[in-house]
Amino acid sequence: MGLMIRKQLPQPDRAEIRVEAVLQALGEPVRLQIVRALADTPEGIACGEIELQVTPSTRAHHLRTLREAGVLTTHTEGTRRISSLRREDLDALYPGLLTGVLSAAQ
Amino acid sequence: MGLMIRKQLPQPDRAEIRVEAVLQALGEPVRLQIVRALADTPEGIACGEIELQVTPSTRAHHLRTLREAGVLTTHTEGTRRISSLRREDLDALYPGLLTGVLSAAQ
DNA sequence: TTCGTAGTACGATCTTCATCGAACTACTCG
DNA sequence: CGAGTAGTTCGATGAAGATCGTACTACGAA
Repeated sequence: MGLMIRKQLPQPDRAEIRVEAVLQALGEPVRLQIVRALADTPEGIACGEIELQVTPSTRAHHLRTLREAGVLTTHTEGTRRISSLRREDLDALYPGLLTGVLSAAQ
Repeated sequence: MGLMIRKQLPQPDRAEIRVEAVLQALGEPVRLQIVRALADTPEGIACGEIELQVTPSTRAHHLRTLREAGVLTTHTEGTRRISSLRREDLDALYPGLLTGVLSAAQ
């Protein structure tokens, strides 16, 4: 077992986040499912552990979309990539949005 | 001047509104612009009076999308169609969502 | 009824994007 | 090192959708 290197994947600064991109990212069923899963696990979750009906490459595509929109942050932990919601940033930018979305009946 | 007939255009019941449809509807720049305009005029506004850089037919397309998603309601007033935000329904379903979206810097 | 206005519906076009398989990178373990 | 695992990237494909012009409907005014 070696030293665990944690590296954060590129993502927009809080000031660069655009509401259109966030809404568009959240408006896709698979991505909304990912967001809901992340909301349930504040400590973060590995890509492959989220239950989804899509292939790994589609998974990666959606995670990238969410990351580039500023919805989630991802860091590496060995070979795994742990993602978690950018709740603080989103709440600061759009207070109530995330709560409202997550309160929706599934 | 004859009798003014007010007829409401078909729209989903509150229980039929799906959050994915709402988010997807809000995630398009022109439609978000429409929603912002509606938020500024609670009494409702006619389609043609919203300042947009698109043709009438594109306007109609976006208004239909927003109506079918449950974001706005439209009724006729003579030849004009007045639209307004379904704020009560949206606040009840997703408390905070609309506020959060509208609080975003433009 | 005829004209003008507000807005919609339809069909076409062009772009965006969700999806996948295959090839690839990065890391861990033995 | 080599094998295995986690995940990404690339290119292709097919579907969804944003846009427009044209033709149409509905209503009001003269």
